[in-house]
Amino acid sequence: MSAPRARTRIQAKNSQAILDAALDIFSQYGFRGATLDQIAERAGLSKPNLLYYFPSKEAIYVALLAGLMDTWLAPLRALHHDGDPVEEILGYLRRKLEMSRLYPRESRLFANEILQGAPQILDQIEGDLKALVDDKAALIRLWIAEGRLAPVDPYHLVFSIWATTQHYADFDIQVHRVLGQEGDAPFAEAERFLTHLYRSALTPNPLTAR
Amino acid sequence: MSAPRARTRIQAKNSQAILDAALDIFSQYGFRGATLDQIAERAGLSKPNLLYYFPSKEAIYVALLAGLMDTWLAPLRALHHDGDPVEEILGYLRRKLEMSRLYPRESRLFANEILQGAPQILDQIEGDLKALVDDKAALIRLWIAEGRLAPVDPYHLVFSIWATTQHYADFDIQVHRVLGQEGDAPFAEAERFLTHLYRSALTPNPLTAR
DNA sequence: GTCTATATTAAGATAGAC
DNA sequence: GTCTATCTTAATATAGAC
Repeated sequence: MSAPRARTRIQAKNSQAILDAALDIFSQYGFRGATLDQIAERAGLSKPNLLYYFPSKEAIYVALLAGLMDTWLAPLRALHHDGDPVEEILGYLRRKLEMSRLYPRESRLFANEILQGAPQILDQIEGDLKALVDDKAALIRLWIAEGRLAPVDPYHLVFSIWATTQHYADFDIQVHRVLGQEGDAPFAEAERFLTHLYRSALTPNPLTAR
Repeated sequence: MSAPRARTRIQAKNSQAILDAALDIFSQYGFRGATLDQIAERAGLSKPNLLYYFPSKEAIYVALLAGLMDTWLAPLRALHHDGDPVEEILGYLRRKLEMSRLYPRESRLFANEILQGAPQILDQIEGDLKALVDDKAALIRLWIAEGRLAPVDPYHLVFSIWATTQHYADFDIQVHRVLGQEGDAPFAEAERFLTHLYRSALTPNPLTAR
């Protein structure tokens, strides 16, 4: 996500234009399906000029992925022990949904990378990502043990939040066509539905749930 | 999904081998990222021989997609008015999850096609798929009006079922690495979690819900 | 920093022998 | 039906002038 060695203003500008164009293309076609021609054209540069800023196609792709995981996990990192557990998780849900709304290309880039076998980020999945999920799963189990959260599998809870929120970025074409809506309209409805879904399932005592 | 003009036994066998190999490759890399070399090698045929059975790369891809939509929508088609609404939807959920378990490649093929802008299946999404979802959404609204289902947005309910179930096929690498599990182990847990999730949210009267 | 020209390899597809 | 050889185009990448 960060442009390399952007010493001068023109370097920063062009590197950024390349990364922005590359995000468009890689997120749609994946690493192998994308071409430098497409990226160069989208960036408004010639192909050799593009390769003046990055040594190779893979270097552009790696640069995009470099910052992605941290950004992507920020909403989960912000899940804290303080506050009401149900509201904490609903807050996480909203932050993740907001990521899909604001950064759909990053979501699709991630989806494409996973679909292709995660060749570039498998280490981070087994490392940082797993460690973070393990950590938050322990917190969720604590909340459950305290009786402040309904007893659910914390890992599958997280998976389901990933799935439902990223769906609105990754499958946006399908969502828009089925609903007959355009733009961000689905997100407001999605937030209402998902809030109900998780509040119902996570509120500990059904007899006092509303 | 069906092999074209399989008159003789050897034609049927080779066409099937090609489609099976193509499903492996296309589902991982998408249409553009896949190569005929890969498919031919996986199928155990030479590249020209492969093109004896199918006229082009696109023809193989289209053949794979041809039957996919029907298969993919079968679980939703089987959602009927009879029986308890909550259990009907949970049944749909289980069928869809079973599709992810048994046909993960088909799920990823679909995901790749959507990510790339659905060039081949946009018509079916706006046609058959939208019509079916509209139809089932009406049924769900009827159940809600009858007070037999909690008031939820039927479209986003369907989206969330798609998202949560397909996640276990499309992101299986991530699921397996985070859980430290292999094979079908995650599916049993996922079914338990998702059943709780949707039963909680869909059961109409919270005061009698368990 | 940017361009034209080009080297090199990969990929889709075809020709024609067997 | 299957093979080797090959055509053609596209794609990554580099050379070298400006």
